[in-house]
Amino acid sequence: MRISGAESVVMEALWKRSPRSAEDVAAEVAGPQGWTEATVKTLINRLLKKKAVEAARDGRRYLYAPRVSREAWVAAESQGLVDRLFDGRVAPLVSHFSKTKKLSAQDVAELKALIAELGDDR
Amino acid sequence: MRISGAESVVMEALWKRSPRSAEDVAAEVAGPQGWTEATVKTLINRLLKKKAVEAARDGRRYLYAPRVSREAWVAAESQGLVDRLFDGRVAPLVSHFSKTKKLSAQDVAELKALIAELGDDR
DNA sequence: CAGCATCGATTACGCGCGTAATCGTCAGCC
DNA sequence: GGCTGACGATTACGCGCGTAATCGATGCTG
Repeated sequence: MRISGAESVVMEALWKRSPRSAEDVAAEVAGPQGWTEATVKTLINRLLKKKAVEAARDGRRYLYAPRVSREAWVAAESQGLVDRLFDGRVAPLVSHFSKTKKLSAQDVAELKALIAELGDDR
Repeated sequence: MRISGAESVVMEALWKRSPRSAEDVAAEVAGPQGWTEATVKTLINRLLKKKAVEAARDGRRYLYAPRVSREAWVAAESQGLVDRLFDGRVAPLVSHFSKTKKLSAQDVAELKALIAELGDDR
């Protein structure tokens, strides 16, 4: 099941720290997003239905935690984009960013290091 | 206005060749997608409404062409993903792919070349 | 023990999307 | 010139999403 845009905001909060109560999550995300606490509750429930988060009773309330790792989610999303836009190959994506000047100096440095490593261990 | 998933399939066809008739586009995409020609017509009309394509009368019919460049679209989509998933930085994205072994030998070679260039001209 | 406050669950509603059938119009053929 | 067929335009409809109010259960408190 797919995690929608609004839902992913809630997931990010849970990935940062979990398990957490709904109130706690709402306190973190509602304000910045301009949501009410009710909206956050709805999102959490949809994520439960999608099995993307799990709930553990804690006395009166529930504490929520991700069932999907951020790694897995990021992998799926990234792969999807690369497949749809760049025919599944990563280099053209980077090339695209380099052409449009969207690579920071830090990016370039990190990429250099990365590529060096790649040259090494394979 | 955002281009949806199904709509982007139509756009890809138009980016490949344009201007083209609706029938022509449908001939290319309907089959593989399992769509009827009617569906393709609807998608074209939505893209017209969104100003993502333009139509020029050709006698009895219209010929359609993109108004949005594939470059611009790809840029927006890629930037969106990098912002949402990698805090706007490209290196972590590549790092992610390298960790999950999703870099082909060709990717690595191309990345090396790219990075070399980057080292050069800036 | 009865109310009240607090949570999660249920219900709501408009909008875009995926998918398509139907309608209306216009051009060409008999 | 009326009919038929080919187009584009309009309408349809269920589903997920964004956004939220309301309901119902449950535990605290006086």
